[in-house]
Amino acid sequence: MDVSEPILEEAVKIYKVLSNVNRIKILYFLENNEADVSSIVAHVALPQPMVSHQLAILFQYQLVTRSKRGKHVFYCLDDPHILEMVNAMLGHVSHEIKHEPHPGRQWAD
Amino acid sequence: MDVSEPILEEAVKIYKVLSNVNRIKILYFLENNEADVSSIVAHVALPQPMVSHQLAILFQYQLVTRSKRGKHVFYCLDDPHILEMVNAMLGHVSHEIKHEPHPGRQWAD
DNA sequence: TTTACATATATTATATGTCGCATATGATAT
DNA sequence: ATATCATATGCGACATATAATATATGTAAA
Repeated sequence: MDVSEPILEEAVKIYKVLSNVNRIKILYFLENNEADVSSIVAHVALPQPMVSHQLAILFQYQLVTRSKRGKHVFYCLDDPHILEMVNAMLGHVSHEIKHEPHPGRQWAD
Repeated sequence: MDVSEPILEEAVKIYKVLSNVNRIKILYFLENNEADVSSIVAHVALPQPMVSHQLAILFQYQLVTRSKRGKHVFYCLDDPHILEMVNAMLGHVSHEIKHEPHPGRQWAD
């Protein structure tokens, strides 16, 4: 696996993008539908400027594309592969979450 | 895919953990070796308190385990599956990175 | 050309994360 | 007991992220 510095840093940027519940919710909503901002707002139940802001970040990192039609801007998942990875993570976590957050003893030996 | 709120939040926490170059470097070093702090410090070339700090975070989120033997504390990857996901991300990025960061025009239509 | 609507941007406050340095703990050997 | 080595923790400066609110842009219709 290529772990050269620039690639690592780029990966880290994407992880930062994914480190936010609202953004992931938006990505998931876009999994099946292309959608305009209003319907995203309706779905994730967040203030519109917040949604626009998160969409701008998703766009900046090429996780979504957008196209303006009339008054509306439609956003679309640009990177199904990313969502597959998120799926893998969610699957992992839902298994992991059954184990206790951490055993009482600090030190194994 | 189960996208219940607690699971989503847990996934987001792990993404936060992965959002740091130093932590990923440490994880990769542990991919093959179990290692004590000193050798990790030697390998990633960071100040020891920084390494200990990042290790504490990795431990807190169960990405590594640790065991004290004598004066040394050995860390071990607890979650090879996570590293598979990181591999997938790195692979993704190294493809993606060939495309330009973003086309000039803001709006597709 | 005003008006209304959809979306984006700016502003501010607050929280969270990072990193370096100093210091504390804990174990071993002398 | 004390010195030494390995590791962890605490703290402060700084940067970055989040969230709420206000305001601006751009488009279309009246």
